[in-house]
Amino acid sequence: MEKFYTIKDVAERTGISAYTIRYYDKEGLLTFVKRSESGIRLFTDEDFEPLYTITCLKKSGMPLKEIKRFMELFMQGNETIHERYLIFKEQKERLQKQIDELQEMMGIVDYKCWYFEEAEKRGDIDFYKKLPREEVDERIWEFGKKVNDFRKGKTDHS
Amino acid sequence: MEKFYTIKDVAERTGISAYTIRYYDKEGLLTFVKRSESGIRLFTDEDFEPLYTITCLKKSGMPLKEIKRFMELFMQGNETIHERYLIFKEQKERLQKQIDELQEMMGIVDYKCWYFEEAEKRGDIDFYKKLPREEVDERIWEFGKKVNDFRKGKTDHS
DNA sequence: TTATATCTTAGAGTATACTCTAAGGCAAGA
DNA sequence: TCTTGCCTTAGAGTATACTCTAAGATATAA
Repeated sequence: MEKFYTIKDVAERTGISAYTIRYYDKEGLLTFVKRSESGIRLFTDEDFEPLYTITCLKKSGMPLKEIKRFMELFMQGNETIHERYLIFKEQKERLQKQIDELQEMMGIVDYKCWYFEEAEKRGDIDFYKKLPREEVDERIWEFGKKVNDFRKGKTDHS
Repeated sequence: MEKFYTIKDVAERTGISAYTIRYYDKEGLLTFVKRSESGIRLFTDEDFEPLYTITCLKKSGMPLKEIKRFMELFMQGNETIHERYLIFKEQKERLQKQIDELQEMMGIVDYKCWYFEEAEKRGDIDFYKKLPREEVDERIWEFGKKVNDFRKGKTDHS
């Protein structure tokens, strides 16, 4: 005898609200979910794998439309293995680009933290402008260079 | 004599559309921009630094409302150095969390790529179910464990 | 002077992803 | 039987961040 989970059970376990689960279903992401005679969603243990895959794809920044496409292929079985592979391969590349960008931003935010600490110590936001050139920290020149590249349109807006 | 840039110049150089620049201005992010007598925005070379900071904060995932708050403090000068430092320090932590999560997703997407390659070779999406227990790759058990934790509600939904 | 180009504003429209409400069905316990 | 509490649906509302349109002002070149 198979065990079924209600939408509320699934919501509690997964942290996805019941509203959101219904919304995903409406959008065609949950085609694998069975229904009772009276139309109630009957989630099984096996359903947690595609649900987990959906949350992972979402966390990796994939829009719902593309996740829907993936779930359609998932329902079609063995013939779609290659296409599903390509989806993950592409997602891997997009994810890497996202990570690279966030890491670059981390560098800048980290610099800003240092800069404001210095400015606070000296009580002046423009402290470096009053220092002799050779006493100005390297990081300030580097940031200035980035701003300059941005001003000149050298920054990549792809 | 000071050189001024029009909104169009700035749009071309920074990759931010003129529409978006006006929108940011309307939202109170560009309080530092001067205007001509007839109301035309006159961007200067110095304006590119806060503009660059805005794009960095945006890329690091900060909502416009908070960027607005930061720009208000920026306009107030030296008294707000400490508060601005705190904003960057907090943003640094949020950014790290984001990077960590994306890196975790990278692990899963990478696993999925491997899995679909295997499934394609064998022409069966459920290939591992037909293998003897000791021949099933370690990564498949690991993924199964994650799905199981997700099903049991052990996954962190913070 | 007139045409073209660029600027301005307010405000409407779009996309994404929820988030909730309203109206109603169904099943189990008091 | 009736109330409670779950489920269903369609559809409206929200938040964020643009994106664009329309109407009109201003500046420059022919």
